[in-house]
Amino acid sequence: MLRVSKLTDYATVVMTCLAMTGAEVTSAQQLADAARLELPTVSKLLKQLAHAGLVTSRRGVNGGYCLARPAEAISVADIVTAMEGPIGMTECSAHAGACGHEPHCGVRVNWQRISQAIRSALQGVSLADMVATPPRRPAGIPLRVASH
Amino acid sequence: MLRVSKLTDYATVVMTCLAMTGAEVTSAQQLADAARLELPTVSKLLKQLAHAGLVTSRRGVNGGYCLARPAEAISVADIVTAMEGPIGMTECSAHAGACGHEPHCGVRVNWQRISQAIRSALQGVSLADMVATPPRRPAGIPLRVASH
DNA sequence: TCCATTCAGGACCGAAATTGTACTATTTAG
DNA sequence: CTAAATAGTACAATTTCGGTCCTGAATGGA
Repeated sequence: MLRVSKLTDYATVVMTCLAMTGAEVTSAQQLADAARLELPTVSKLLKQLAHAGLVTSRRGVNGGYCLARPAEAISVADIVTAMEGPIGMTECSAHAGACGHEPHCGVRVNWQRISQAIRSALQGVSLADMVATPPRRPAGIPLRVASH
Repeated sequence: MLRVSKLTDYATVVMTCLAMTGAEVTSAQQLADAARLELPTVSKLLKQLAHAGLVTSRRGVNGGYCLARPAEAISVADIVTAMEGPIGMTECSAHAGACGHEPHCGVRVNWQRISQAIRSALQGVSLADMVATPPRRPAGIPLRVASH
């Protein structure tokens, strides 16, 4: 179905919550409540996000997480990459030499191009856009693909 | 890693082979040889493609498959949809009501927008583009996302 | 008519990834 | 020193994916 994993989906929700609370640190428990998810799940994905440098953590009492950068500077592509690794539609789009068919594979170049297009689409949406979440928004998020 | 399944990947290769052989019917065995894949695998995905109406089949001696439409009229999106179902990055992008978080989920609308962008990117590449497979192509396949 | 060829439609199994949870260690504020 | 909270790791259950095989139906030729 060509979809991101649930954990990635949850990550966007949690990051959105984090972006909305302002700059103060927020504990995993509070985020779990806000996102209506289980604490262990939220905890798990926050660790991954911290490891990728998208959030910073503070341990100890009154610890928690906050965005490492302004919401405008974090894209959906960043979140997806943090949770799932490099974005590539096929194995050979991300890691060359893993396929064995490459020498006589005419579609490889095109998949790389497609992957790049999708990467661009994901980079074009920032966390700030996600927070805005307009019922209807006139200008729209810049997500149109160039017509041809 | 946000990728299509191997079977989908194989499907694009087989479809490309089919587009290159011209209009005569080609047996699954010939396609398997051309794509360097196992016959059962090729057979399986061709059935799916036939079911989706992308290829037509002829049974019996000298039977085989051929494209149901000109290569220009078949997009990568068609192939992905045939193999994996509707393109949606999250569960709620494809089927509403399956999530339970929808009432208080601010990111849903944005995921739908992102999914649409990816759908467009995949629709922008036809099988004819895949066949062209240029070592380097000046104009390039129309895959740029509108800058903003 | 009979037979070889080739697709149609399932059924099946093993491998791998995903999900969700749990447990222990480490850090920090008071 | 203690309670709060993250870091890191491990694990079982579930689901999906990849690949194979088998039986049935259609087609063309001997």
